[in-house]
Amino acid sequence: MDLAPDAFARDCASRVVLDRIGDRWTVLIVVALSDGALRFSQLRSKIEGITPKVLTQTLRALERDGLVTRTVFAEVPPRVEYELTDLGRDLLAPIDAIRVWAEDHAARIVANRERHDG
Amino acid sequence: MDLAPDAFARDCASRVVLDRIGDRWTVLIVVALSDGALRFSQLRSKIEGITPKVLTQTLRALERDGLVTRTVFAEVPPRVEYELTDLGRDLLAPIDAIRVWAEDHAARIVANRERHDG
DNA sequence: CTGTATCCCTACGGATACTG
DNA sequence: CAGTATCCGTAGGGATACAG
Repeated sequence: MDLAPDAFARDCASRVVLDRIGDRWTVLIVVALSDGALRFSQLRSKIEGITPKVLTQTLRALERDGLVTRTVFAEVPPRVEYELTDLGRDLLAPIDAIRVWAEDHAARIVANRERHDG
Repeated sequence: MDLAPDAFARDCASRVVLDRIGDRWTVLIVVALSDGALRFSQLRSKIEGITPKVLTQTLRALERDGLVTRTVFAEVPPRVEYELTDLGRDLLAPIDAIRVWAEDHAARIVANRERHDG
């Protein structure tokens, strides 16, 4: 597999990425924005079950990492749009890699889990 | 990017995988085992900072998912070896995909983070 | 050697209500 | 509309000590 030594030490680059996409909501938001910018309320309804507080938190984290931009329009009623940056769009590639692998293997994992439990 | 609709709904296959590799220790253990079986104490010293309790917990979860096997040898002193299954070795592929992407992009994320904070 | 048992503690997610 | 403010409960990680 040719993994570099200490490839996954606690503070390495991969941890930065894993800590982000390991988050429960981040991937959902990034995928939701993959077709273009969305407003806060649009994200909220598109991502079922997320509370406004958690949506804000996650969006702030994505903004901080430069994966999402936040644009405020000086209008009444207020309008705020969130959009993936180039870096954010790049993130769709590894996300998709995981999705593909998951679709091929997750069933086996779940089956193992049920056999082990039952 | 051609992502399937609802590709990352909360209970989908990808969540199963992300919940596992998003775990702080799972990836470290899987990578540590990539060169072959290791004993409990070997894992413990190879993975700096992990407590025995958490190591056991994580290994049990990996065993449950069929990613790792646990072999007890009837010896004194006791010897237990952990080894990746075929499925566990398959997991190295998406892990490596993330590692590659991370090495290409994590520096930018960290830089964005520092600029945003500072 | 290979784990358990216990205790602590806090970080995080969710619910709810409220504001500019 | 786009968030904040509060409160809460709990799961989970870490430290430490102990057991088979």
